[in-house]
Amino acid sequence: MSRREEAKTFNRARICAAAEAIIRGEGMDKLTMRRLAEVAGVSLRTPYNLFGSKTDVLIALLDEAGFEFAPHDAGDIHAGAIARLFGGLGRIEAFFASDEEYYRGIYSAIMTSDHPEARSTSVGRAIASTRALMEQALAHGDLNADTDAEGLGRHLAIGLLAVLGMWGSGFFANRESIAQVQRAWLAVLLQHCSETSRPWLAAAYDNSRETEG
Amino acid sequence: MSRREEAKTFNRARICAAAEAIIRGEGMDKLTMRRLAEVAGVSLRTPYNLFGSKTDVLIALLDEAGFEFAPHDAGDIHAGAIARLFGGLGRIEAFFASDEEYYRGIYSAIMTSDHPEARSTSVGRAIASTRALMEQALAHGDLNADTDAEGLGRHLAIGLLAVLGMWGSGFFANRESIAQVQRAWLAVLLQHCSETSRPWLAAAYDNSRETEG
DNA sequence: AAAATGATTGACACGTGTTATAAAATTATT
DNA sequence: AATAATTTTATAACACGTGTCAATCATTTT
Repeated sequence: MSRREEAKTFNRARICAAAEAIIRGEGMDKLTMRRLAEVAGVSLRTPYNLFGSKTDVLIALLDEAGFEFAPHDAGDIHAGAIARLFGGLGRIEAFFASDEEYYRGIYSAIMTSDHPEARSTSVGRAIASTRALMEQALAHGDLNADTDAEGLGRHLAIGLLAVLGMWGSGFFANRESIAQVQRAWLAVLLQHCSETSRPWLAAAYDNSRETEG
Repeated sequence: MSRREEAKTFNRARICAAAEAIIRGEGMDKLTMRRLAEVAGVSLRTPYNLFGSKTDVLIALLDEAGFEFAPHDAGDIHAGAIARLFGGLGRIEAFFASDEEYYRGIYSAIMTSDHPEARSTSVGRAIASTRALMEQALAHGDLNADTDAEGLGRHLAIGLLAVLGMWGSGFFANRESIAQVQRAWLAVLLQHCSETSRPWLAAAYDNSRETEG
């Protein structure tokens, strides 16, 4: 990496650190581009050069923290696809729960920004992930043979993203939102599962009903 | 009504009409408070006096068009509560479908605004409505006796609002969004229905699976 | 070392939602 | 009719995200 790229990387890191410090110390509504530049010790234009927009800075914050929308690589690789689906959901829950107020502010700001490409990439990744899992589950015999795995995966992803959007609005806690997704996912999967996976799903549904609300 | 109130009502109507004309004729992004005041023939301050904020103007537009978030009063009053639940969903679909681009712009602007009270009232009304329907369904024997009608109603309302929020983002068509809600609702209801309502729900689920996507 | 390249800076500007202030107009009250 | 109360108007201003553009600085290439 050339020294120019090193300097850019360093500045990027400084800006991310400053953004995090402002959000944590002064609140999301104090995170303005002018204040960000001031705290980062950089000119007002530099965050635009390095990130593109305020929304892109926030996306970088989430990326840097290790957030991944695609849950397909979570959990034991030897576990079944359905188990990994819920494992990924648990990973999302744990991530947001590790600092709920902080991440909620960031997530909400990204989702309510007028940069639709941010949402569009989230949607695409989530759909690809759940679709792949459902195709694996179908191939492995965990779903009825006549299941439309692509349509089912799409349905699951939209359900997840939709509820996460509501979580960002602040009316529901992280735990409640995840329970909502779990319940909806389990109910739909129960309509398509094979007999091998039905007992686990049915038991999980009864459990999720109590966790929710 | 005093003459003062009459004048206010008249001005409110003028402002709403101007807002609709701007959105329809020039697009949502041309709806600025300055342009709105200009077209309405009113000062910049007046919309703030009469509505409170730009978001409140948009909410008034939806109200004026007859939009109701509570689906509980839709459909045949003699039909069962579950049928009325889906009747209300159909009413929402028909309302938005009557001018999808127009209403999507308004809905999206309301939901992405930084006035959380707009979302909060939607949430409250929708939950109250679906909860009431589920309590009626339980009392009428359409749900298993051990069903938590309140929790179920809440679950249904959140599912609806969450998907409508995604619809507002513009990635899904109205029809697809409603189909998503239908499928999710049916799947969950199938976990709690009594034997009397199961056949109808099961058939509807199979149907919704094809409509979606 | 000199020239070329690329990033950062600074000062400014635009349009936005919203608010402040004071004057003018309209309505209600006596 | 005169006065008081309230609403609208006009104008300016604020903070915001974002953009322009020349100047400057550091780095890379010759």
